Amino acid sequence: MTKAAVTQRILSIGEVSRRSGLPASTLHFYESIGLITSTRSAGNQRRYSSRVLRYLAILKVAQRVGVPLEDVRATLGPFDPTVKPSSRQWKEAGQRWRAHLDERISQLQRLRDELSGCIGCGCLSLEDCPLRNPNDVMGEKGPGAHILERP
Amino acid sequence: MTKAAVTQRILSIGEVSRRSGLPASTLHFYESIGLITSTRSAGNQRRYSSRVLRYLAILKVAQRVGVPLEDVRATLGPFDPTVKPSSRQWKEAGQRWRAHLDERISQLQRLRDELSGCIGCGCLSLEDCPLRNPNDVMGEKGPGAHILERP
DNA sequence: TAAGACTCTCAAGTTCACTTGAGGTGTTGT
DNA sequence: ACAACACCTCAAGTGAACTTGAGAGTCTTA
Repeated sequence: MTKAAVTQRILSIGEVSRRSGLPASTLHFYESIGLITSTRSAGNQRRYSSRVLRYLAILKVAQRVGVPLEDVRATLGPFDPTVKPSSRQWKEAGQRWRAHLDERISQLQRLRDELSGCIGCGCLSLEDCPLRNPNDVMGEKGPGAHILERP
Repeated sequence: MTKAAVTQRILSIGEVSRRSGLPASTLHFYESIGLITSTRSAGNQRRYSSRVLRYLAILKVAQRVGVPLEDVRATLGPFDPTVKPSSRQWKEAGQRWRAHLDERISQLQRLRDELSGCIGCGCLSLEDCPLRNPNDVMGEKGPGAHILERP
């Protein structure tokens, strides 16, 4: 058996579903929005290159990073079974996503610190929290109650 | 001027909107799902206790932590301008959200590490990545392409 | 060759968190 | 008093990411 015969195994939607962990309906959906492609059997059933599994894995990474599908398509282009994403392309995407991720992580860490401080002093429930400009003192104008809010 | 007169200032929806940074339509929406409440002026316009600003601030924190509105309501109860959340209640919510936050942060960190490794080796684009069980070697059965997938 | 498993196409439904719009009323400043 | 602006309700729309269902056709395997 040739290498190609194995690396390029042809998969039914059920197999892709099982191996990717995504329901067939999701694969239909992804195809409908042009994210993945398939060829068809004589009887019009979808046939996938096994390469799609890698693509779906990348997709899942992106989603966990919070990257919307639209951005994935913009970054990687729609899946094409005949073209494997270039190393450069993947590196770029990965780096962008990583930046995205770093940003999110530090946002959340900032938030956690603020939250911890506030749990400590109960500032959100007490009128006289030292970390707040309590409303009684707040001016009549300008936005208030924003202490925890910078995104 | 009494203290109550200041801490319990009555606000129009426009003021709440300006000071909370949320559009009036969102305040309508929050009210429609029972998350906040208001009294009405003689002419049926909403009048808010300034306390609502704090509640909305908590809400925003929760959202940034990824807590859905439904859970906020479940945790804090719907906003009641006559009752301020008890210190204990806020502490509990805060702790729960903090745990949630910690969990998410470490998830994302794990993901970042995986991603970094993969960017380094280009494993998602190369057939022979040392971090993957490449498909050519993978068995015929069992899910594949899951290396990066544990949530 | 036939039962049973698998897959197909549409269309419509779901959840979350809002936003938009139309048509009408209330409030405030001069 | 009246313009200008703020608000009201209710219905429908948005968008992301899917899921569900009906009804029909395809593939596999004993």
